[in-house]
Amino acid sequence: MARSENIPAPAVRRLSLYLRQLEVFHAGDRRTVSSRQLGEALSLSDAQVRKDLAYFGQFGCPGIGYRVPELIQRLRRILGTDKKSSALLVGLGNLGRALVSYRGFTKQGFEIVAVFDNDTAKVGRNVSTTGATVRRSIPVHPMTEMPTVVQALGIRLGILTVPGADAQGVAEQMVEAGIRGILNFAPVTLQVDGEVAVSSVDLAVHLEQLSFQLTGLTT
Amino acid sequence: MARSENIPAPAVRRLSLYLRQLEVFHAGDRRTVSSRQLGEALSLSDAQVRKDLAYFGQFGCPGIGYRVPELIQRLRRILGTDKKSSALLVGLGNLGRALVSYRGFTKQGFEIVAVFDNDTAKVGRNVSTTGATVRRSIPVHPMTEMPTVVQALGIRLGILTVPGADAQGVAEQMVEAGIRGILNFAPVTLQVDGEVAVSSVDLAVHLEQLSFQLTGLTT
DNA sequence: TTTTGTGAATTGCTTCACAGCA
DNA sequence: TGCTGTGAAGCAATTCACAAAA
Repeated sequence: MARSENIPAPAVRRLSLYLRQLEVFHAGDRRTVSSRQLGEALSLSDAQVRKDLAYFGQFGCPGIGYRVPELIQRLRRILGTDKKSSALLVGLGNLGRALVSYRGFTKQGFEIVAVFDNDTAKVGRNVSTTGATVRRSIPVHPMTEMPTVVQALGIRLGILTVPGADAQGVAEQMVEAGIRGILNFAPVTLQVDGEVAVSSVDLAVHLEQLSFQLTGLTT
Repeated sequence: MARSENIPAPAVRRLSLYLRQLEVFHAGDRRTVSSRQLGEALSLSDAQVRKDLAYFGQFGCPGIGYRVPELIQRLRRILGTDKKSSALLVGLGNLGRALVSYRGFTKQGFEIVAVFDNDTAKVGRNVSTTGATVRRSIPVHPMTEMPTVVQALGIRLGILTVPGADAQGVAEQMVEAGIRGILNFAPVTLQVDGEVAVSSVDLAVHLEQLSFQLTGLTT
């Protein structure tokens, strides 16, 4: 039993972890891996691994385990990272600049092809990726050009790195312009239409989580 | 019934969201707020809000709601962000530099007081925060000095922004040096002793999560 | 034998619904 | 009346345990 609909969100999150760990095994020339071994590397139970993978199909061979290269391909396909896709970034502050130069995006099949900011001093200039492999130059657009650029380049993903106070408004502009998924770094709970996917990287929450655990264990 | 032990992890995560939203209400001079209103602003049910808060004590007044300034103070206390604490950062790449200049840390009561890197070209120099309010200069230490600096400054939290391949090793050095909590930005599942708290900001997982949702809804 | 895939049991989280207080 | 705090119910996720496949 597999296919669609009632897949737990935590299972999808873990799929990314499986994929990454499989890539590590693959780099070490491992041909197959068992649910036990995969789980051990990620501090998960073997049953968890099997159940998660089973939501998406039958990938393993009893007695053998999972074939590493094959499972990598299948997971990439499921996650949609087998094809490249374009992204834009709004908000060229410290964090925005760091993310533009971040090689991880390219590795996951995402390429930042346009940057937007409302600061006239930044608009019109270019930012360049300092990635190890390719050095590209990306134009900084004014916010007003977003709909045009999104349409022209077929962009679906937006990275939001503006101050918290501006985030909700900018998110609405992004949705309006045709963006279908938002990676939000602003410390705000965005309210958007259900059709649009939002994933928030919330540093404040992470810090307070840690702080809570620290105060719990020490005097 | 309140106090300790069996508090769901999701409830602790949401505590941070409540605190932040309360601060927004406070900035708008709101005196009290109901579980319904608080939940609405965060897309959560009123029951969820009440149950979460009840894990930590009795904060509300029937018929009135929660007193905003009071609840803010209480939550800060619970999360341990009522006192300032020191942090170190390891790995002065693009992301590391951006985080050193990030004002959000200070706002949460954390201050980065030392930076470490294994690149001899960076060691010995200083990095400066470009925060709006205060401009500080922070020394870049070689990795070998970590135990000494941690002891001398009483640092408990470490921010890890090194490449994935180095992350596990550096995490072990941090724990060895006396760090009790790690905010990990490397795309790796860290294996550390259970006494040490780890919170991972995993961009790859966020991106793939979004990618999965996008491929699910569009052709 | 080893290891998968999966129903059944269990654990954990969220929602419901209402007694009790302001 | 309006709203909290909380047991009970309901739902979701994880773990168990075993039949079947290599």
